Amino acid sequence: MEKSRENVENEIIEAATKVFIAKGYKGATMRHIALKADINLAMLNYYFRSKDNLFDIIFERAFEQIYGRVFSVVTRGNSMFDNITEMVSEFIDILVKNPYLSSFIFSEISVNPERLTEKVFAMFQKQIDKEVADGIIKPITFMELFMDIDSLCAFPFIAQPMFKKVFNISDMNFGVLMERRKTSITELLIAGIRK
Amino acid sequence: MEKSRENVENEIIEAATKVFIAKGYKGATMRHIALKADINLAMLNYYFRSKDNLFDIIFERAFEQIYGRVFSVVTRGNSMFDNITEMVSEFIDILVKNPYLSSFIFSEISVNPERLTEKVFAMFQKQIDKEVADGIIKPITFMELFMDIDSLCAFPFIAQPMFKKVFNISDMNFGVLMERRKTSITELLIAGIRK
DNA sequence: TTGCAGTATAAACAATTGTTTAATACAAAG
DNA sequence: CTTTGTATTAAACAATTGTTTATACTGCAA
Repeated sequence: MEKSRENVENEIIEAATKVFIAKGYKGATMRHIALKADINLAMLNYYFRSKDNLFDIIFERAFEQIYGRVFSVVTRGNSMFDNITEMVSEFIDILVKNPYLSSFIFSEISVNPERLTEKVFAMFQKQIDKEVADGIIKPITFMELFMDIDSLCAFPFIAQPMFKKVFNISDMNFGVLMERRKTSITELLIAGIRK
Repeated sequence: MEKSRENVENEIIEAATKVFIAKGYKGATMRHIALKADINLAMLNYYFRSKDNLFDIIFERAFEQIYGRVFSVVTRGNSMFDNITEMVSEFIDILVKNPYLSSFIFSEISVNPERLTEKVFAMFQKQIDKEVADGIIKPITFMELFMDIDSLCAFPFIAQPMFKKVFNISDMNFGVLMERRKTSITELLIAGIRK
């Protein structure tokens, strides 16, 4: 029965994604995932062999969900201004929809750097090489620009719980705040380049 | 013997800090900490009652190590330019010396937001209230500025393993890179304000 | 129907976890 | 020396963990 198998696998991945992102690799338990997926514990190993293997799949997806998209924008627009504007917008859109993605990714990388597989970071290299080879941008400039964009877009979500508490922001308002911040971040970046 | 007791406590804290920062709360084990402190396992509970309690102490120290200092700078200089320059410099100095502090703090907060105790964030409130009451700065402006500074200074360290791999940076060079980045970050922030 | 392969379940397993206990060492005070 | 309170130890404890096993169910082909 092909259909039911696929359903089970999807339900496991869906549940595992939620639990892993909320609790981290060490904090998540197979029993918690099984419960959330409404499935027998042994099925997790039956379909995905091991916790580690299951996690790798979820981690890779999470990583791709952010960095797989953001860079596809780089050369889409006409001016540098357009490109940056679109990149920031896309970046924040993704994170508003998945507010804990960044935190999850960097927490896990920090505790276990080996998660950064070749396959995962090949995603970057391809894009960087393309930009640089085309002479569009210098390597160092690209790194600096990327650091700035990534910092300004992703960090507020990583420090989200702190900002919420310190500045008394509700869950709902945080999304609005970041939406509004798209323009201020873009302006900041442009002003920096023009310098 | 008063002196020896204090020594043991310090050695435990020192070891626990290293292990917790490297592995996170869930990833760290009492046996690992005991081994690193070269001390009997039971001593950990004897001196610090529980893993949770020991962690709280280390976490609070880590938090204070960053945010306890950074804000003391805000009104030290003469111009806004001076203040920002000093804040960025201080911020990055701390993180160059303790490259994994930010990652540790925000990972743990994200998985367990209750770690943000009243005491911990009172640190902020006091400073913010002071600035705002003095009419030096508007609340919203302060938040935006703080987000920018914190993002640009802290995030590169959080994403450190990724940046190192993607841009082929050695351990040593990363410190140099961030040192050099002090000026570009400051310039970016100033350019944004002048807009 | 029978047999078979894939799927599902409950139970068990061994390892690791934080914590406690019972016994001992030791130094200072009486 | 004896007593007393603190410090230290090795061992045990109970709970939780990822994983496996032995068994049963299910739907389809022969």
